[in-house]
Amino acid sequence: MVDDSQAKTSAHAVLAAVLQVRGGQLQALLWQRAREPFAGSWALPGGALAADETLEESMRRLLAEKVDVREVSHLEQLETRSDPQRNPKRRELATAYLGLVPSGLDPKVPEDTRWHPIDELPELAYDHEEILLSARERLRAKLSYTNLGFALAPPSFTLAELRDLYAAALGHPVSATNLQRVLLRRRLLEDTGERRRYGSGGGRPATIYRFHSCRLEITDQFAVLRPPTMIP
Amino acid sequence: MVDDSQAKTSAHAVLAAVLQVRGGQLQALLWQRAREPFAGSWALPGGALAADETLEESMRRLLAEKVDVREVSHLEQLETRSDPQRNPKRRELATAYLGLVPSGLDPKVPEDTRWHPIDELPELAYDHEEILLSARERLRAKLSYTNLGFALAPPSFTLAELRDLYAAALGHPVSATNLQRVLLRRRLLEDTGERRRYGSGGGRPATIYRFHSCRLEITDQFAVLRPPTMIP
DNA sequence: CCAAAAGTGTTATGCTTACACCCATGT
DNA sequence: ACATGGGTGTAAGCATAACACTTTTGG
Repeated sequence: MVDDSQAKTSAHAVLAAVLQVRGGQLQALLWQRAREPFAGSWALPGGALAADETLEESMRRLLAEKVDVREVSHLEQLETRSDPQRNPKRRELATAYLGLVPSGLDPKVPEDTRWHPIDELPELAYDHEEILLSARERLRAKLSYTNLGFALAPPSFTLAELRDLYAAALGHPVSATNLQRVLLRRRLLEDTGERRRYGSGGGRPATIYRFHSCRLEITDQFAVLRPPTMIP
Repeated sequence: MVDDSQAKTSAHAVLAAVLQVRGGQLQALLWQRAREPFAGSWALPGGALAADETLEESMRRLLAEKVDVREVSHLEQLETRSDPQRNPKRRELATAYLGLVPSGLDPKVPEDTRWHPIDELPELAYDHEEILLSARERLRAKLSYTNLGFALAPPSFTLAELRDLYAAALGHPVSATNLQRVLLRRRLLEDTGERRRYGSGGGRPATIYRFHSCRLEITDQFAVLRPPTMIP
C-alpha cells in the first residue's frame, strides 16, 4: 500500500512537445541524438527530473536549454508514459508536456536542434512520435473550446493572420469570416484600434486584434447536457 | 561533481479516484488511514508502482485489493502530481487515475474502506481532495461529449434510471426526454426489445435500453471550427 | 375513470456555416 | 476605374431545451 516503507524508485524524465506555427505549418522542436540508443533519430527536448523540483519546474528548466523559456506561451501536462520497455537501457517513466511558442518568434536553438513540420516527421526516438501526435490532438481540441489561440498568436494580429495560424494548427481550411464571428461572440478578441495594410497591392487595411486574455479559459462549456436555465 | 547522466530516481505511487453512483449520489471509494502521516484521514486507494509494471497495470493490481477489478468499467489516467512537499515523509510522485464502477454493483470492500458521497467528503490525506475533484470534472466533461455513460450504467436500464445516473454524476437535474433524444441521435443507445414495469402503482412500462458500445468513443466532435463540409 | 409513469410532437432558440455583397485602399 | 483584400448582412441548417400532449399501464 501507500505506506510500504520500502519505496519503489524509478528514473523519471520529462519531455516536451513544443509546437509553433512557422511558415504556415505546425512544427515541432526536435533535437538529433548523437549517441545510442536511437543515435541519429530525433527526440523531444527533455531530461531527468531533479530531486526537489516539480515536473513543471523541471520541464521549464530543461526547456531553457533549448529555447528561451519566456517565449513559451503555454505549458500543460499531457500524460505519463510507463511502458517498462519504452527505454531499452533502463526503466524510465516520462511525463510529457505540451508547450506552445507564439508565431513570429524565432528563438535561437542549439546546433543539434531544429524545427520539423509535424506532417513530415523524421524517425523519432522512443515513443516520442506518439507523444507528439497526442500533443497535436490536445492542441486541436483545445483550440475549439478554449482561448488557447492566444498561445499560438503574436501579441497582435489581423484576422487573416489568425486564420492562417488556426488553419495550420487544425490542419484544415478555416474561414476568416466565421472565425471572427466565433471569437468575437465569445469575447476572446479585442480591437486594438490600429489598422494594418498588407504588403504590396491594394486591399482594405485590416483591423488589428489582440486576445482579451492570455490565461487559459474554457470558453465553450460543453454544450450538451448543461444545467437547466434558471430564468423563468 | 555528480555524473548527471545517472538517472534521478524517486518513489512513484499510483492513486485512483474510483467513482460510482449509489443511492442517487456520486460516491468515491476511500480508505481510512490508521498510521501517520494523516492518521485518521481518508485516502484514495493506491500504492507503489512495481518495477516491471506499467502505471495502468499497477493501478489495476492495487485496485484489486479494494474492489473486484472486473467491476471497474473504465480506467483512465488523469494527471501526475509532483509537488516535492506533497508527501511530508519523502519525495513521491503520484499518477492519478479515474476509475468508474457501474451503478447497481456492490463490491465487497475491506474493513477500512467505504464509499463517501463526493459532496460530503471527510478530511482527505495528501492532495487527494484535489485529485478527487479533478476526477469529477473529467467525468462530467466526458459524459457530455463521449459515450462514457456506459461506465456508470448497468448492462441494461430504463431511461428514467439513466437520467438519475446522469443527474447524480453531473450534479444538476437532467430531463429524461432530452437525454433520450441526444443519446439516440448519437446512436449511443439500443432498444433491447424488453420492457419493465415500475414497482407498485400504475405507469406505462419503460423501454429497456443498453449502450451500443462499451469502449470509450468521442461522439460529439467539438462542434466549432470543424472542417468545411465537402458536399457541394 | 383516474392517477402515474413513459414517450412523442412541436416550437423556440441559439450557434454555426456558407455565401453574397459592400467597403477601403493602391495602382 | 479596377483589382485586391477586409468586413458585414443574411439566410439556411442543425442540435438542443422546454413543454404540451398522447400512450400505456394499475387500481
